[in-house]
Amino acid sequence: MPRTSNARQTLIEAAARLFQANGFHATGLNLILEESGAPKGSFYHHFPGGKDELAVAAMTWSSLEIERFIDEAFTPAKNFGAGARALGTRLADWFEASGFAEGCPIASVLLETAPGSDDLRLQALSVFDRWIDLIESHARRLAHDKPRQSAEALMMGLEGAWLLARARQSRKPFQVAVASVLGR
Amino acid sequence: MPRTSNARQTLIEAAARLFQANGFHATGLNLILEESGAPKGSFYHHFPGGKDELAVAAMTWSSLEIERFIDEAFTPAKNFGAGARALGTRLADWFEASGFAEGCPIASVLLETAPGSDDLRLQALSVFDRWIDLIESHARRLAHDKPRQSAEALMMGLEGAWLLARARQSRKPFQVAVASVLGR
DNA sequence: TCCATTCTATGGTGATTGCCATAGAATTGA
DNA sequence: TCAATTCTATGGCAATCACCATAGAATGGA
Repeated sequence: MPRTSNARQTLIEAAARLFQANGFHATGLNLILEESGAPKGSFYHHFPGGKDELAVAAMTWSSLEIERFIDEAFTPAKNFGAGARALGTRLADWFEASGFAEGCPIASVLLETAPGSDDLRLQALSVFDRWIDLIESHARRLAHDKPRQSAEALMMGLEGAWLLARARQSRKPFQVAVASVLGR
Repeated sequence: MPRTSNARQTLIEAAARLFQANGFHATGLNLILEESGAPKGSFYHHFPGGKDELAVAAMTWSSLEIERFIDEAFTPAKNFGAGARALGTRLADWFEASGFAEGCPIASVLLETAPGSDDLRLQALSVFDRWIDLIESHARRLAHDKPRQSAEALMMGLEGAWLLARARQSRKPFQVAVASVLGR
């Protein structure tokens, strides 16, 4: 058994937070290392693929938290609308807790991927699909009609809300987006 | 009357395209200068504020095209739904014409603004509000109910669709988002 | 014609970028 | 005990970053 290392996880969490707040390319490796406290050599041991591999790991880790939000919002819900509203509130809370600073961890990386370098784009796609699948399964369990379209629509609405919320430094767009998806 | 210069406009258009495709920080100034053909000194003459000032100008210029899309979609429409569908199709056409490469010109810059440097964020907010106001005015003209909420919801849905469309390299998300905003 | 203004053009600045080579420390299984 | 493996730690690499100083060319009004 290899020695358990917290350096890897510390790097991932620091990178995830910085990418959300400042973007992928705007976040220098030195800043990530400084915030995580990990030495430079340790980074390239854990991530021989360099910054891109770290970004993929950060997206995966961030996605776990969002998936938890989805489950926590929909599991106790009596219907799809209640779950969607709870999810919107949860995301707004998370966003507000960051000082209206941290955008979607996937979008912030996806929009900085040059066409042709597909690794990061495919990881973003994989995470998006996972979220949609998860919401869809809850919609089916709650006997909501058109579960697939509803899941995709909710996800797109919340992503747009996150964008507008960051521009406005406000949590209100999340409510508007959810209300719209639910058909007023 | 000063000599009319096309260097400034050429710089703006090159920057707008590159920011959409690769992101703000990933696009080096040298690449913008190379693609626009403008010399370095010419750039700092037209944009003494540097790269940020160029980004603001690029966002303004890109916004004009989107505003034109909105007007062209809604003006001949018989109702809000027809206008929204036309706008979704127009954006999907534009996105597909870029080889599924160019994201929203505002989002790609907004997500790379560090909290505290407010110039770019405020410009993004201004553009978003302009789009929403424009859609809202069309909604009022077409006697659509809840014009403000509908305009915001359409805008957020389309932004989320643009994100998912870039991940999937597909134009379908635009249709799904519009259908959802229109309440099926 | 002459000056003022506007724009082009070149060269290079310090700082930061992501990345890697090397070596030592820590922990493992045998 | 003793290699083998895993991880930490340091220093520095070439390349690129955004930015600026300076000077010449082109155009304007007088």
